[in-house]
Amino acid sequence: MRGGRAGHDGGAMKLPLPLARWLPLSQRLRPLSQRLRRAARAHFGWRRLRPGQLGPMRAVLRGRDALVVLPTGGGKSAVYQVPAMMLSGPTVVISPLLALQQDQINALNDRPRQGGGRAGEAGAGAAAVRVSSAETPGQRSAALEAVRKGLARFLFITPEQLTDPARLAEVKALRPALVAVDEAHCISAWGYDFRPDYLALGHLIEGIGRPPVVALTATASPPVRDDIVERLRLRDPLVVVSGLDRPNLFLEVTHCPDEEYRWRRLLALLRESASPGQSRGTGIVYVPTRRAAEELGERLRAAGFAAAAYHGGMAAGVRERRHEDFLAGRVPVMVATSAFGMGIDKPDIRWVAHVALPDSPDSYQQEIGRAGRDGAPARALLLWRAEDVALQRFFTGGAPDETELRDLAAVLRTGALTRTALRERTGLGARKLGQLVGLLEHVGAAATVGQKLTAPRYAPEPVEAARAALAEAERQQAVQRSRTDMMRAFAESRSCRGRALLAYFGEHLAQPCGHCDNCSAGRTRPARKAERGPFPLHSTVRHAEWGVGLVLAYESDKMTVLFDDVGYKTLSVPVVRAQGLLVAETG
DNA sequence: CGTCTGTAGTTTAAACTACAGACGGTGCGTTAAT
Repeated sequence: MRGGRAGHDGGAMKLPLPLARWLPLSQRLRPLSQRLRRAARAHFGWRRLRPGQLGPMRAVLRGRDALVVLPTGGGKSAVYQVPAMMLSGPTVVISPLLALQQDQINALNDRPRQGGGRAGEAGAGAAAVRVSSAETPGQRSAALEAVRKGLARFLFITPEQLTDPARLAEVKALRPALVAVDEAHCISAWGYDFRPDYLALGHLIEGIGRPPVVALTATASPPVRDDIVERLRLRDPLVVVSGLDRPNLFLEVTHCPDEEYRWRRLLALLRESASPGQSRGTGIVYVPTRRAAEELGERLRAAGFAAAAYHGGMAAGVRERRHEDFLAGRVPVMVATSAFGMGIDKPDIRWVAHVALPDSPDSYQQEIGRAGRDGAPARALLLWRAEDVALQRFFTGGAPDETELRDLAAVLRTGALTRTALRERTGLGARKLGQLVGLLEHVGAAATVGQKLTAPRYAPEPVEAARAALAEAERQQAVQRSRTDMMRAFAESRSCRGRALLAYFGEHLAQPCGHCDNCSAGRTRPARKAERGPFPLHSTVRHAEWGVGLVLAYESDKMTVLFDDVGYKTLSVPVVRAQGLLVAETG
């Protein structure tokens, strides 16, 4: 990580005592935890804070960055909201979806005033505003003005907004005291090809004055965490991972030889959940395509279920209405693509079914995590076919064109150009250009200067840049393919699924989870000493061909290693021992 | 990479096979036409 914490504390030329700005003097006399609990109660009515919340709250108040992995419903928002109430400057919340922002803004603004809000407590309560394409220019100015005057404490914004230099300067002028990056896994999931501005977030946050940053997500495997830390340029962040195991969530997997079998298994699940006492069986069916969402929704309605479809191709108004119908319980069964997810704030979802193989355990954990947030029993049923893998292979995409990379690298060396100008010069589409630029940035052949792109002074020659960028793209795709491989391995596993899922996230469960089909069938048993294998968990090893990797798990006679260059690999422990495939990497 | 759809070509003429080509997820923002 660049510069350690020096940039933050050392950048104190203008602010000899940074803490003094973030914490009014009167608040610095009591222990932090006590003041945090007091603020949580006074402003939000929350009676207690969990360790997974308190630790990062204390960190950000002391000026340290934090990365928080907490399950949906685990009180992630509190991690930035409570400290925000104690800081003397506003908090900028970077959040990916406008609908999600609106929900959070409403929640903050509708909140009944707690504790009377004593005068002199750094302005008004927790009012939140936002700046986005949904506001008129007048509304945007008014929102910024409200923050400037201290009438609003939270400013919600997207990464895309911050790429406008004028907007960036306006936000910087507000002198934010904290930046919260919500749904931070989007950096990794979307940054590379879908919403490239996510990759520039570290740079953009520096542009608004670089206060402490807290990144929040419900799921983050080790490479995703690394991505978040690197891309946000977090400095020695406190990393807190908790609650990945969900004991009230029963994990089941069924291999389906054909579509008809899959349909019958889904019907069986719906009939069981619709039985009395099952909260009318509210659930989500995840499908891989928009068309499947429409067709399966229709088929379920024909079979007598109150089902609706949801996907990204529907009109915004329809999506909004269906979302509300689901939250209100008017539509108990939602058949959806991955578009239906973030921001579903419904505690009593009783089941999540996958009529597909998700692209990764990351997505799977995120999607099943929406069930059973109330703590009552819930089911996660994966109905998969080997044919499902093909679609994920397609979504992973192919290798970029080396010639296009080389030509783009050459154009960048001619001077600074806007993206629009680059598209005209190269004939590339916006998405493809963003993808190629991202790769060239990664290999040092492109850099952002203001709103323009150019080649840095010591950029590699175009031929070399294209070669390196292509290698990086292939590395990313290999990692993504390996995630799909791990998802399939999870589906085919005959041992404890809870343990397998946690191991993927780098967590070790000593006992079988006790809440999966394999545990119920008595197929799992506690890990034996022998399974600990030749290298300690989370130690670094080297493979002659695959390079450096992290030991994630031992399971019966297999071990899982996460390699930087090729992603997740499962190896046979006896073979590793006999042939010396791995050596411990020191330093 | 697999599935679906349309079309051409076959063969006891209304249905069959073979094959080519399209399609497949996630959302910010902006803009032009009503």
